[in-house]
Amino acid sequence: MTTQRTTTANAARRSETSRRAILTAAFDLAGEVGYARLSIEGIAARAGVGKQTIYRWWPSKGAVLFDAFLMLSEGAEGDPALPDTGDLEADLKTVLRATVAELDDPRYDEPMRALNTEIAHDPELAAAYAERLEGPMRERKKDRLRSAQRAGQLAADLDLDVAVEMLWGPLQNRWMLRGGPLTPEYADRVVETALNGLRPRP
Amino acid sequence: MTTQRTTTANAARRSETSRRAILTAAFDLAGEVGYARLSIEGIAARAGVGKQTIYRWWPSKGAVLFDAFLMLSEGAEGDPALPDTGDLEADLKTVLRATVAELDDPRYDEPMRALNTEIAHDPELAAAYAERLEGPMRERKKDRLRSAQRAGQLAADLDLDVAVEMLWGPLQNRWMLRGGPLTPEYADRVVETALNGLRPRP
Amino acid sequence: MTTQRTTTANAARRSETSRRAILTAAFDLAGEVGYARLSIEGIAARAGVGKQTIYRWWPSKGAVLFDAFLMLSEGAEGDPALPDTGDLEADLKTVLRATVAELDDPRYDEPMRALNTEIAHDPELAAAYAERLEGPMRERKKDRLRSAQRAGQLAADLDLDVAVEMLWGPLQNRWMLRGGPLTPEYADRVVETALNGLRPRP
Amino acid sequence: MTTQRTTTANAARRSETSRRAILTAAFDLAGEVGYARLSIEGIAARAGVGKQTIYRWWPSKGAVLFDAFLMLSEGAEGDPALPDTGDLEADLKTVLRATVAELDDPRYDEPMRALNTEIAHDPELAAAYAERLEGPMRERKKDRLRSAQRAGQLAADLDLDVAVEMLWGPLQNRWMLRGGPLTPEYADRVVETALNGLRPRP
DNA sequence: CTATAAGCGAGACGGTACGTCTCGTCTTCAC
DNA sequence: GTGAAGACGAGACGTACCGTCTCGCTTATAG
Repeated sequence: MTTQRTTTANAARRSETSRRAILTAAFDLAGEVGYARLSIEGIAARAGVGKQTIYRWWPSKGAVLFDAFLMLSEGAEGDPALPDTGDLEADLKTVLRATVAELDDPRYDEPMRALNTEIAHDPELAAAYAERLEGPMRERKKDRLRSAQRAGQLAADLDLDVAVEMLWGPLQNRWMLRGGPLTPEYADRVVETALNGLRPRP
Repeated sequence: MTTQRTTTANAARRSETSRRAILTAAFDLAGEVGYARLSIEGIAARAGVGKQTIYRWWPSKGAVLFDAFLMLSEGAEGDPALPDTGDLEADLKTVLRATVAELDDPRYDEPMRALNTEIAHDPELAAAYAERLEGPMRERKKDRLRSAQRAGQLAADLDLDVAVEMLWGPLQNRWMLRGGPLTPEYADRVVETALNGLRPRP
Repeated sequence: MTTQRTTTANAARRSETSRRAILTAAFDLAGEVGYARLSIEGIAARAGVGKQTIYRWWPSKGAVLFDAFLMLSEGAEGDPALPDTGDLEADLKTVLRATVAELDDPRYDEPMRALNTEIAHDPELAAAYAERLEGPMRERKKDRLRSAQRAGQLAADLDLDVAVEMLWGPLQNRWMLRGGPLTPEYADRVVETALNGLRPRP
Repeated sequence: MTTQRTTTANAARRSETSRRAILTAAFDLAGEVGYARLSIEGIAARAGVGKQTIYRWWPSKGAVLFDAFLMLSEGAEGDPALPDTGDLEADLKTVLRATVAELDDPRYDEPMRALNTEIAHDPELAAAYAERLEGPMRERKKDRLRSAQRAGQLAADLDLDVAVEMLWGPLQNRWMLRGGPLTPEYADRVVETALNGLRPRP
């Protein structure tokens, strides 16, 4: 599953207990010691697991972290749709404010930085991320935009991918590079500016 | 200056030769071996310098890399203004296409990833980056937008920081996380969408 | 065994190949580069071994050197008795001349100086030396003296430890501190003087 | 003077204050931190002196230590003769007991170990030691023995150098290699055994 | 209902790099 | 023009992890 190598490893005999312990330890350690000090040795020790058990099933530290996020996201819910009250601007503000809150949460900040760092340096991992985590989330965002588009609230020829990136990109950037205060007000401002565009409206 | 620690180190006696050799080696190695294999030991060896000379003047690998970029940016020019032909959309497309080209340049891709990674995990470095590199660039971008704003081409109440982030954020994100193809066409699309906004124009 | 620390290190899994390579390298390097330039790093490199493998099993450079001598002494023989022809003076001269020759042998001189230096600065090592190397040798010397004592060739109330030290101490001292020429003739002179004493014999 | 290299250094301008500070610091540090941690760097810092001032005047750490002992021995007295009460045995016991006491003194133990170690590994230093420190002391010892020899208390054909080494060698050895308890009683035993010899006296 | 082969915890191994310390040389500046 | 101050290239220190490799133990089919 997920990111394991295609060895002869007999997945049937795999210990589910160890797998969960490893993923939990990886996520927790990323939060506690930060990306730089996150090590396979440390994960194995925390999980009470032999190092080989990690190396057997994951090709890299980043892959472990990725699976840790995957476990969390699957454990959560069935990828629910974004709110759709009919008021696009309000809905987007709600969602972006939630994004801001999550990025601000100390429990998620460091692990997410760690994952993003690994993705930035590992194209394979980036592909897996795009397919398994970012893709589904993006699809839900586009669903909401499509609904608005059908209602005539968005330009008919709008490229939804560009639209999504214009809404979430600024937040992601401020967060990752600490390029400025990441507040709910900022989220509101981004939504308003993106919807209206930079040009004056008549 | 820049990022050195405020120790008792006597900067007056500092070897400029070694400093330049270290920064050049750091930048080059980041490009050659990638972020993960970039080591102080390697930089020192490549620069023909003792490790202590690096540790004496920089607090971290990221600070060296930061100064390497700083040297490059200072060596370049006097921070020239963005093109201003009067046609905002065309000017922005020119500049964003240049940004795409730079991010695509293998000589800069890896070192910039390395620097961005360090920034993401080091708030002090992020502050220095914001002040010394990102700040001046952003100011030039805002200058161009302000000029357009005066000409009535941009909304009078536009938050220029949000505008800048809405234009460059999507590019930065696609690049860093490999979230999609980073093409000149994409740059154009971002400019158009940002200028017009997501909502239909009458 | 020998001088290893009493950590949780699992001696059962210890690599005998590495152990021998380390001890051989330590002894050889001590002879080649001298005590001052003998380094754990160098021993590890020469032995084709990771530094940690040395640090895991020995507490100090001196302990490695000690075990190197131990390996040699055990590899040699079963600690044979000193010659006993019935002529004590001749036998002692034979043995002390052999000692002189050994101390003069360039293959052993430097390593032995290195070991002696470590012993001089490390009481624990000194205790191990006294028990494992010096002790057995001294016992054989005392055996020979005891035999002579029984034959009435030595004073009945002689303190054998003092006797041994009076015979070998002068040699050891001349050698270690280069306090004078260390020749077979000197060995003879020491034996004669020790046997007869400083006082005139009637 | 003493052990300096034969450079063009202008000894006339030499700072006597610095010289004394360095020698004092060297001796004290040898006693405080032990031989292994004794460093030129540390001596310079303790003496409030630039490292170059040490390197300018002494060829090695051992040479500094040697001069420190030289300063002490010269500062002491005019190399007084050993006691000569007419009772050789009693006089020797007195002197050897004093030697034992000195070797036992924690103020001298470590510095002397350090000096002896340097001598053991540096033939030039050993020669200087033999000439400037050990030589004069040995001459006084031989003077006392010669006096006894003239009085018929020692064998007429006695080799005085061998005699000295047989008396002091065992002490030096026990001390340096911690080969056994170094007590006044031991000193007495050595004197008695050396005087009478190992063979039975009629 | 064994036996056998895999996964497992543990951890030793050859390595690389860390950040610190000291070496011995060289340069700058105050006296 | 000496001497303190200390930067420099060099390289060893002892530690932390890397990724690989056994070692016994357990466990879950497959004969």
